[in-house]
Amino acid sequence: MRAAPTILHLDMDAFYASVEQAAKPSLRGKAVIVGGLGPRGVVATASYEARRFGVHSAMPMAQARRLCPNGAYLVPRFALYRAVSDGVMALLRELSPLVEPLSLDEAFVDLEAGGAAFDSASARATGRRLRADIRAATGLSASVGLAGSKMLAKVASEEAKPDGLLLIEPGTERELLAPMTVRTLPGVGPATGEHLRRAGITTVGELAEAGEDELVRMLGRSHGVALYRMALGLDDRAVVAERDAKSVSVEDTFDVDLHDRVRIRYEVQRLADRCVQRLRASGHSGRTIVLKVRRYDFSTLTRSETLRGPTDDQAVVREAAARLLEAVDTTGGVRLLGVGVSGLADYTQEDLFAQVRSQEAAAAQDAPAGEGPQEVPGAPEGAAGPGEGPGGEAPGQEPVPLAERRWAAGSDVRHTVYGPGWVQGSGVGRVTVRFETPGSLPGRVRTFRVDDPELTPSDPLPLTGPPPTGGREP
DNA sequence: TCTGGGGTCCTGCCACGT
DNA sequence: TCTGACGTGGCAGGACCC
Repeated sequence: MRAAPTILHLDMDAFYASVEQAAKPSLRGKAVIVGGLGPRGVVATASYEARRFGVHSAMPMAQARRLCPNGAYLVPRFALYRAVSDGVMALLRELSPLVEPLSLDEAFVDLEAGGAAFDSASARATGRRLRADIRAATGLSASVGLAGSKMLAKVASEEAKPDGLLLIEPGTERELLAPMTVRTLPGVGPATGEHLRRAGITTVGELAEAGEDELVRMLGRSHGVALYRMALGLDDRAVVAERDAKSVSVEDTFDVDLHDRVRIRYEVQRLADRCVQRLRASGHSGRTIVLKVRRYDFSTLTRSETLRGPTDDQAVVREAAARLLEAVDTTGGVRLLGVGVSGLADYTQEDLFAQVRSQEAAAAQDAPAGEGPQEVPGAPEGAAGPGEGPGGEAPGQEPVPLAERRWAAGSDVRHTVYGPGWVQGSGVGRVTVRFETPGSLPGRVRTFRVDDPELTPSDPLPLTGPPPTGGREP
């Protein structure tokens, strides 16, 4: 095992909520909850102020609203979070070429590989400097864990949260881990945790005492061995900078269960198209098409089909997904549909039959309505709750008539007179906007008609930097 | 008004070829 | 010719993570 604690784990604190607080001065110090706002939404991130009310990630939004009725509820703005994340990852890459992003707000860095640290003192200094640099660049706080392995570095950053730094000195690992709950270890979720609890094992120390054979008997070879090693503080996984994607998928949960088979087929087609778009954008093709169905009772099933060669052909994926759907009983209703492609390759093995079918389908689409497989009844609009952008039009889509615009809570807007602001809420033909920017004082609130032509959706403003121009100071 | 979306990895089972 | 062992690939489900 590596002796020096030069693996760094970075964890941005309550990332989405913190970005929103940085972007919206009036929300600083307040309970902010980011997630899906539809009837079936869940919490993606809650600010620390909201966590004091018991709100946490993955909680149903309805429950969060009951616990914290006065919180600010916002839809996620991934483009903004990605931009902030890119800036943070760039700072990490200044430390080492070995940076392994885990998500938008988390990453491992091998400091030794970059010459950024070689012992405890230099690692600690690098960690401190990194936290300061992130704060200067983004205004956000981050927690840093330092240890001799990825697992321990992650445990350390978890312990350091929020806004802290913890270094685990080599030789102290087992002592530190022993009293911690088994859920501390990566790979122990609710099911394994409960399994272990029933066996009388609740702490990492008890896990280590149980011994490898017992854990393998309880949890299977792979999981048992891995868990036993982690309980001893052993983890020799390397920091890996580049990871190839293994699958691409899209899924939608519907606000109300779908019963109509025709509508279900139509939604599967839409999902197949979106999946292919994502697949192509990532420069991949794939061999295995997967259909996912979650039924009214939350039972989930998947059906998959493996093709002779990889494809990124929309018609081929559509057809495979439709075939798979035919084998699924949807009586009773479905709440979620998903389409995915796995077995990814960087190239496409030309599928001549698919091309022919594709051309036939295109020809059929040009034919008079009412014929052929493209017939789609009553094409429903935006019924799939998630992913709705701000009220305005997305690139490449038809402009939305003013009177039908929907203003998502938290989205950025600009008023020709009052300048930049964000949507605080909307309903009964009105939209309430707070006019403030990341660098301003908390701003004033004004209400407009939803079809006010002077109000338009806009891009997020940078969290730091010079104040924007245009618009009167509110 | 209960439970998102996008992933990864593992396990068990079955069919198939050798 | 039949049978069993074994490896492999496909498939489905489950657990977990952020």
